[in-house]
Amino acid sequence: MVTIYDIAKACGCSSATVSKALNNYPDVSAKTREKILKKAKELGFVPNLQARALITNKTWNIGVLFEDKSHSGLTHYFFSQVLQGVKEQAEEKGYDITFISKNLGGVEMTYLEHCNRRKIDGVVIACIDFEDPQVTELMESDLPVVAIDFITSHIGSIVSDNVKGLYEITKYMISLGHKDIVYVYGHETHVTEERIRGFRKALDEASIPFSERMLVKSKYSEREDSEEAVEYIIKRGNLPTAIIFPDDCAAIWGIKTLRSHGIKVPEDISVAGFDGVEIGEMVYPRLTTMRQDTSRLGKEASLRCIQMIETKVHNPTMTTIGVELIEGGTAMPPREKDVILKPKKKN
Amino acid sequence: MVTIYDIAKACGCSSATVSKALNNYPDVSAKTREKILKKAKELGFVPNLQARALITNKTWNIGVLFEDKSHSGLTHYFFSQVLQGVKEQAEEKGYDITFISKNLGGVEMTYLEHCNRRKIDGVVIACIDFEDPQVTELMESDLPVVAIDFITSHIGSIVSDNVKGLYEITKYMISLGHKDIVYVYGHETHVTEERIRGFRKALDEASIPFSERMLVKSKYSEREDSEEAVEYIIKRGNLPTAIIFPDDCAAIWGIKTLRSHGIKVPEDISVAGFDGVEIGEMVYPRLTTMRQDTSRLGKEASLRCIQMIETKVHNPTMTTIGVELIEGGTAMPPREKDVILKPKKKN
DNA sequence: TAGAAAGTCGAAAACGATTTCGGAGTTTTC
DNA sequence: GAAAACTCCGAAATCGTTTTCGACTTTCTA
Repeated sequence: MVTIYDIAKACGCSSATVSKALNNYPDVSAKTREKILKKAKELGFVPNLQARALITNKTWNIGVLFEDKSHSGLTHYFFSQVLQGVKEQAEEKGYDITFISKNLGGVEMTYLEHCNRRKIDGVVIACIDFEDPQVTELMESDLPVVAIDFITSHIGSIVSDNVKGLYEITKYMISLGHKDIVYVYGHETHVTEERIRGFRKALDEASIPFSERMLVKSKYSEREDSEEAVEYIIKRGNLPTAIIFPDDCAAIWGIKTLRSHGIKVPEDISVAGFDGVEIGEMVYPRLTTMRQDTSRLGKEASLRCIQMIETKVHNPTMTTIGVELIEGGTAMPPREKDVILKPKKKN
Repeated sequence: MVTIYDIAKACGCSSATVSKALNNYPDVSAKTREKILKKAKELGFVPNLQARALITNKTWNIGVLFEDKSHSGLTHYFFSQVLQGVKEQAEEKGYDITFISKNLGGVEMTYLEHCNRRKIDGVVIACIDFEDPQVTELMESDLPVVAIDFITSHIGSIVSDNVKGLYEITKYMISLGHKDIVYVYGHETHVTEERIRGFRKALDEASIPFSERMLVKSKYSEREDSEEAVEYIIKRGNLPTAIIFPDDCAAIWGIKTLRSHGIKVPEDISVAGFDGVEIGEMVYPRLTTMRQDTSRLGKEASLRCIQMIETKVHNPTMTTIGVELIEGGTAMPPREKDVILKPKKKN
């Protein structure tokens, strides 16, 4: 491997000058700079980032932290899109990304320790249990940290407009004529709180009384949990006319479960998801859902993290990314349950 | 950040001894070793991998190379599962993974150059255009390289049993009574060749004459291309009774296109995919397909790469991973087209 | 034309580890 | 009781960069 010393020797100058020429320092004459650059290319010089990092204390690496306990991390549709965004933006700015884990080669270590070993410049967190003390440790460290869909006082946050998201989709359901709507919520996190706020806001505006029955707990995005939630809704009787799920996969598994009980979607019951990932488009009929701009979520997080790294100011900030209703085919006006409307026809 | 010098000072010994104690060298007494380890933990020492890498020439980093031009890399269902496998196995062995790209911070560079900058220990390649001269350059370099679903004479290969895959699924279609089967193939790569071999083998065994009409070209995994292929099949007339697609997504988009023309699946035409990703299970009815053990594909690639790194012998090897038929609901016996069977009923 | 200012360059220290080799001290061997 | 063998440790070189600071040239200014 060719080093700056090789170039120095070939050019008859010192390694210091080579380094300066390569890094556009002003105190090297145009002539020598040119000679050095030419020689560097000629010899196929590639700078050694390890050596550079050692002295500059910057690795050009940003860490990505996400839940991988379920072994589904990267295959998690929402996350993989976010990650794609993070990666693209990081690359554009010259950073590589590294996955942060708790265990490396059989050695237990905290997330922070992993970052310190690799001298990660900053971290993007997504889809993770923010209650984990190790995550807290990381967020409270000196590292620049940006979280997606989580808000706290001392790091950057990029969030989807969850209040609006659930508000809009609920309003949409109401506009179709639904009054008996259930929101199946996932982890009890900030996101869930926001969504429930949006849900209730829409109900309030339509003067539909809220009841605890309208909220059903499930876990996030796991097939079995979604199925369980639906089973529960069916078992307790008195079916709602619409169900909103916390994510598209949950909605799809939910629909499958409903159908397996002979309940037709959307004829008997309307369903909506949340996320707007591609799978929603693959099922029939196309899933009604709220699209989150996942790629932008990732890109903004990446960008924000890099800003924090480069400006060295770590003030907490929050960026909200808009959401968009996708009118698919899994929601329609509810059946006229009783003959209430018949008298009207008599007129 | 605390260094080995800090530990040395605190223990009244030299940095050399600290290093040795930390790395289990034999020439340090149990007593001092213990003292050093204790102090290291007490001070919260975390080794600096950059510094270590500089001298040992090993970064504990493996690179992952995949196509990201289409901006769909990480969200590509098949790949994300493979990547998950690569990552898990790498982590278990103490390696981090880094995505290799052609462009970093607006600076064009070859894949190999990216690897050299980061001093990547080895590379796993998947889902990529193996014709790319940059990929060739990488494969011909001194780096340990393992490819998934590609075979060449000088690197490690992990491949699914594609011959068997298409053989089995074709045989299955034949066993249902299909004779007029189309295989929609993707990129003309090694994988495609193998699959076509399997396809023809099944036909031969059943004495079904092969015709060029049975092969229809499409691109790999892009929605529009799959739709186009189906449109073509419809337009040219004389529909086959079964279509096998090169991957599950293509199959799902294909089914959507067929249905949009009023063709029922599986009643009018049977369909099968390939890959066995989760989406196949989400659609109705469940997609008939061949499951590839994606996670294992990734894990084996990772493991093989690490072996090459650690043993320093880069002999080309090939590992084949089995596939498994999933009988879904998108394939059934073909309609009895004409009244050929009626005479039988007379009996 | 002398002195100041600007422009170039290089020696050397630093970053944080690993590893070689030899020396000092201790124990074993004959 | 001396030589040989073994234990334990540290000085110093090394990996490939960056960066400071002083020195030397050249150009500018009055």
